[in-house]
Amino acid sequence: MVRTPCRDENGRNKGTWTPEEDRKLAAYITKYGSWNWRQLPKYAGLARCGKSCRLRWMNYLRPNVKRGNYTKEEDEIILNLHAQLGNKWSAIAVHLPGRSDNEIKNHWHTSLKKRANYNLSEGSKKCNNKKSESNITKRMSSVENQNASATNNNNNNMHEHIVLESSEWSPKESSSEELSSIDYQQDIFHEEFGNLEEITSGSFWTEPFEVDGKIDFVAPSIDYCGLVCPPSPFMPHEFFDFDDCNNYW
DNA sequence: AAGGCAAGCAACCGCCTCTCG
DNA sequence: CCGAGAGGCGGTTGCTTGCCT
Repeated sequence: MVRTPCRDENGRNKGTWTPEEDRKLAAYITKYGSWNWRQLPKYAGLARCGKSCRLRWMNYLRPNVKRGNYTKEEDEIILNLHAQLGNKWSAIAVHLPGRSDNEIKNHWHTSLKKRANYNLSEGSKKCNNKKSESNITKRMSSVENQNASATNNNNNNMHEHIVLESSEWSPKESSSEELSSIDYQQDIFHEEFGNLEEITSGSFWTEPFEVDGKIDFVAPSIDYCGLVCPPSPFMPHEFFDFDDCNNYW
């Protein structure tokens, strides 16, 4: 199911992400956001290319990401949107909070494509049911509203706003499914990261970065939380409320 | 029990678009 | 306007797993 870890010609890791890599990436983005995907792995202490980091974050580590267990409703939305938009996975993903374009694409290829083909052939026998179509549209707009309110909530939290590009970070009170995804996210942080003390203490963030097999001594400064502050004009130290650091976790 | 095969899915690749100097 | 760099997207690959023979 997963690619085995290996290295490319530049010595960068490829294949499966290890729990350690996940931990580093999530900790870094949670703190600083994705200010520059290509530079990020260097400062996060990851021997990965930026694109790989982005993909991993967007599809797996991002908060509130839902995995598996597609509801009938979601399937219908995907089928309907695909009929309208074609293979515009990112556009379809906009209508399904918590689902990534990659996951939707996979789900389409593995199960919905067959259903779509079946429906197509069935459709030639029966006329389209406009009633059911309007039901789907209604459901879609309700999902979109949820999404929009989530986005509004995002604006109320600086950290959340930084971390997410277009997404559904803020916890929504909600269905058991959404709760389970939040649980999943918390699991990631608790199982992989432990508590803040564990992350920020010890040598984890103070060890010199090893990039492409070389130690990078121009590593950026360590912030009050023990994370590595990116040398970005967009991310000045004073941008963050470090006093709030522990509260955030 | 063992080998073959298909399904599922994480991740890679390469192209396109956007932004900025 | 143009070129370079970065982000985003869709197609594809390849590994694992589970089922079937």
